Amino acid sequence: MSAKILLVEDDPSLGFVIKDNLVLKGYEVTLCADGEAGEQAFQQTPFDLCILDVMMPKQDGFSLAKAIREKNTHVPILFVTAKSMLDDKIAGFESGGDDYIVKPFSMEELLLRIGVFLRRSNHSNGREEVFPLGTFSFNFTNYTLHHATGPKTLTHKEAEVLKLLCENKNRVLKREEILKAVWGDDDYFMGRSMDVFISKLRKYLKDDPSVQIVNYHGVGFRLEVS
Amino acid sequence: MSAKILLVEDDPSLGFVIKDNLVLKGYEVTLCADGEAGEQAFQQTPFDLCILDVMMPKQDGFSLAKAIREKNTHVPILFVTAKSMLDDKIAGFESGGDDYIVKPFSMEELLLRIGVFLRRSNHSNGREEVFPLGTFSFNFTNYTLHHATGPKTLTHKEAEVLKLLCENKNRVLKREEILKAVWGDDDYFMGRSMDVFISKLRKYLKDDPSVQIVNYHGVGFRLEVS
DNA sequence: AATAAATGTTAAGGACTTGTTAATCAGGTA
DNA sequence: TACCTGATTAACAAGTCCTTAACATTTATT
Repeated sequence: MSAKILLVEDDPSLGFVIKDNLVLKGYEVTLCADGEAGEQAFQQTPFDLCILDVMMPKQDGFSLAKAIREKNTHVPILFVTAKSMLDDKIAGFESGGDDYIVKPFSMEELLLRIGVFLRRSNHSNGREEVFPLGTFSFNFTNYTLHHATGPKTLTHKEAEVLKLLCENKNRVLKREEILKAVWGDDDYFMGRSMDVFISKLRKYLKDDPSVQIVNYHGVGFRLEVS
Repeated sequence: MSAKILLVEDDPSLGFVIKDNLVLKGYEVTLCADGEAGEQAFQQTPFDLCILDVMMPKQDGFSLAKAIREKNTHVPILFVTAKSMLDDKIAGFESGGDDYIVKPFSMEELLLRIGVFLRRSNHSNGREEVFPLGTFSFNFTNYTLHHATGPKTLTHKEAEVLKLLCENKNRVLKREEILKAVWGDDDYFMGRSMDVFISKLRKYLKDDPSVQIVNYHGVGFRLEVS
């Protein structure tokens, strides 16, 4: 189940950009152009997180926050504020477990904050990525591969490769695809490096013969789970 | 465990009335007659809520609030103010987490505000923010780490980092996430600083091997409690 | 079958990250 | 001023992981 986010931003173009990015990441986003609309939206649906622009016509972000707090004391609020805003005023509002982010900010930065927030408030929204894998279970979030014989912690790259294979279970992945996705580029040595990783993963997975990483000569690999 | 309230009020009769009423409701109240005494009291004991009269001899409520904020950015402050007070000035200080109440007020009204405050500030029903941690118990509100071998008082940053780890127990926190959340930014030196803090926290927690801060090379840390 | 090319596997090398302690710096206080 | 506390920076030790190399094996092509 994806997290519901209320986004209140009066600048239409910025609002759409943010919304699109969040939707792309799997969040359910309601975009409102001003505080009043935001308040109304909040009355109707419960949200897991609110992102409020501080400076808006009609009703600013702080008053909206106050209105939201009257309905719900727990929902985390992330204020979007201009650089010129006084630290003092922000600090005051931040205290309730809320946070703020200063314009201009990168999407990456915003996503990071959202992640921390949602994980904190309600960890059903922490969205661990877990892949079943025969008698194994692969938790990408924690880089762990669980099995009856005990858990094994993978390295970053190992986990990246295995995740890609899991996402394309029973499909042939071209060598080039894996390299582009995990290494970012494709040359001879990276290819050899990848072969080393495939070898390692096979070793980790050897306890369940129904899980196989099969090579397609000259093409790539395929994770087969029978 | 009842909430501790610091009450600073220069009018003795009013002060006693309020105190008695609050004690009756089960709060632990420390009454001080002026700002200086209030500040001293705050240095010695951690409080969950401060009720400050704005107009006082020696040091007014605002300066006291400032002094308190320097020690503790979280504790909610409720200002008691006369009707004649300019809305403006109050609004400036009201900064978000805090609130004010106008003289004369009913006891009922005051109790209502206190209830709202305590519920909001520690988001578990007027309780302090306490995290169980194996045989340890970490009280973020007053920065203490309790253990059979005795309590240890943490510094501000130590507490912030440990809190973040607790909030994300058994989950990998990216270095970047911790840095953004606690340091506000992410560069090489802050990263090294964080490593120093992790090292310190591990030392504090070493008496219980079931509590571990585990490094995920190149990624971040995870607080594991088994 | 012979050869070339691709892949499998293991181990060593080196870049980089992290752990830890101590020195330094900043800022508040007596 | 000197002193204290806490955070940062420095310095070095230790550890981890990715790459590369080296060699074995398999597959494709002739």
